[in-house]
Amino acid sequence: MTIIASWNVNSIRVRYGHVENFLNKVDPDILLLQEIKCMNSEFPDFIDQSKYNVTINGQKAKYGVAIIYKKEIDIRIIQIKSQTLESQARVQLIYLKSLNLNILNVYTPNGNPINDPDKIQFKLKWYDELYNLSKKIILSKQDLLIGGDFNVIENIKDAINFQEWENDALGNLQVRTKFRELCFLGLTNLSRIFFKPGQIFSFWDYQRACWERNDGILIDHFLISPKKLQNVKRLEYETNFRGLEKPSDHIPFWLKLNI
Amino acid sequence: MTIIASWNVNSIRVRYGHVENFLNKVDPDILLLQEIKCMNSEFPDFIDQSKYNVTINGQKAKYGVAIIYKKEIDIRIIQIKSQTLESQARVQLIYLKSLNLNILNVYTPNGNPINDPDKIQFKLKWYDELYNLSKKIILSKQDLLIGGDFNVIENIKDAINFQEWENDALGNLQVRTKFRELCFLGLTNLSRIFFKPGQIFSFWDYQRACWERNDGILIDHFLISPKKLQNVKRLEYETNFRGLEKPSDHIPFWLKLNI
DNA sequence: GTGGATTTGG
DNA sequence: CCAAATCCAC
Repeated sequence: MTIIASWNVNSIRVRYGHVENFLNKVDPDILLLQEIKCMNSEFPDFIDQSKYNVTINGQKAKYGVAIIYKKEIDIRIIQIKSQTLESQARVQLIYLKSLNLNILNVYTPNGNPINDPDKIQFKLKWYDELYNLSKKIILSKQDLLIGGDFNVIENIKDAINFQEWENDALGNLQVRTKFRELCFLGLTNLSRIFFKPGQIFSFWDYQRACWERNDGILIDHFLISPKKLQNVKRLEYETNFRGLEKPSDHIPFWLKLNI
Repeated sequence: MTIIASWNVNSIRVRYGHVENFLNKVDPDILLLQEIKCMNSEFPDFIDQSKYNVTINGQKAKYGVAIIYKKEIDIRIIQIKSQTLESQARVQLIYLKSLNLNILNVYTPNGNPINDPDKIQFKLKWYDELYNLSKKIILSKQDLLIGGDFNVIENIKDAINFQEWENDALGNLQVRTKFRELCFLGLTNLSRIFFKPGQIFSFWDYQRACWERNDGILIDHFLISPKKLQNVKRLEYETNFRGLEKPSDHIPFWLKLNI
């Protein structure tokens, strides 16, 4: 049994206590973190060293991803050779020997404001590069799990009122198409298997009392390749974490594999 | 018996917990606060309303003074008619009916950087106006206590190494002379009665590990008029408060009157 | 609304 | 070093 989790924490320095609680509660084997918002050297020292290791791709102030994984897991960090994907600290690729599985931890560019052509162009280009990288892995007959914050509202039901997002970089049709193209490589979006449309959200904006009004969106996902899909026995979104003191605007979520 | 205390808290919104602890420990009848750093409307609601009242002279972000006093004390707030003293929220004058005593709560301008003529000139002018106000009270045969942060190192022994302060607005000779002229109105500096030179400090800079190296200065005082001097039985500086978590850079201090 | 960087004041 | 403001991104 293996539990793999993901969480956009919106600053690990502010949220490490919540992450500690999540680790204790869910006991994941692997936790993908996004938006750690710090440099590698600033990553707080909260992890139980006897239990977990961590690999960090951080940068100053913005973005930043990290993977916390149990000590007994043998991982290989794979270098990503893409100017676009490496220009900001938004991706990590690891290979798990024990599961024979590649895992991509992603924090997709937001792309707003939509009227800034640089922003949306970078997002589209970034999705293209993620597509190319994923394609290469899949064509080489390897298994792949992509987890993280995709900053896209793929399905109309992934928002209370989708019309409000049509003119936003998260609901933009070009972006949604890029995400769908990524899935069409043969990756299954697990939220589509385990929940019915509109059943869950993963993000509630801090503004406009979105949490109190349950005005959320679903933008955090796991995408998995066919051979491993059959091993997925469970998927949970931990909605409670949005109601904590000083919460992240995203909630953690996790899957369980029977391997 | 009456206890009157004073404390430059360096933000009441950050320090109200410490102030609460101080009130519980010392149980003063009156507490003069300086550098509350907020508007009246932002003053936190931490005071036990059944025990204390508060009068606030605040402003946005900088300076600001307040007086917390026991409910049974009858005070009159006296309007200060001085352009200079009222241009920034640095002074409060109250009259205590029960003790027949005027109390001035002061947060003197810092005056640095010393090479900015506006800053030091304002400080000197401000001291002149404080002198005039105090003189008026004293000449009218009323008793006066001035308490607070005078931002002056009057005595060479009030710093570990006074030479380091000679070129600073706190050790500047003109400023020291202004403070001495204020005392020469007939006010006794209680720290000179209860402690020997160099025995106590009231401020340790956050910078350069001043607290850890005990590199402090004495700049917070009570000045009292002759008739009330005979009633002062005790003076204490609460040095421990500098060692708390998230301390103010100043410590609280208090006097005890046998009336 | 929240977090980070930067600037200003001390 | 610390606190507040302003600005920026999301």
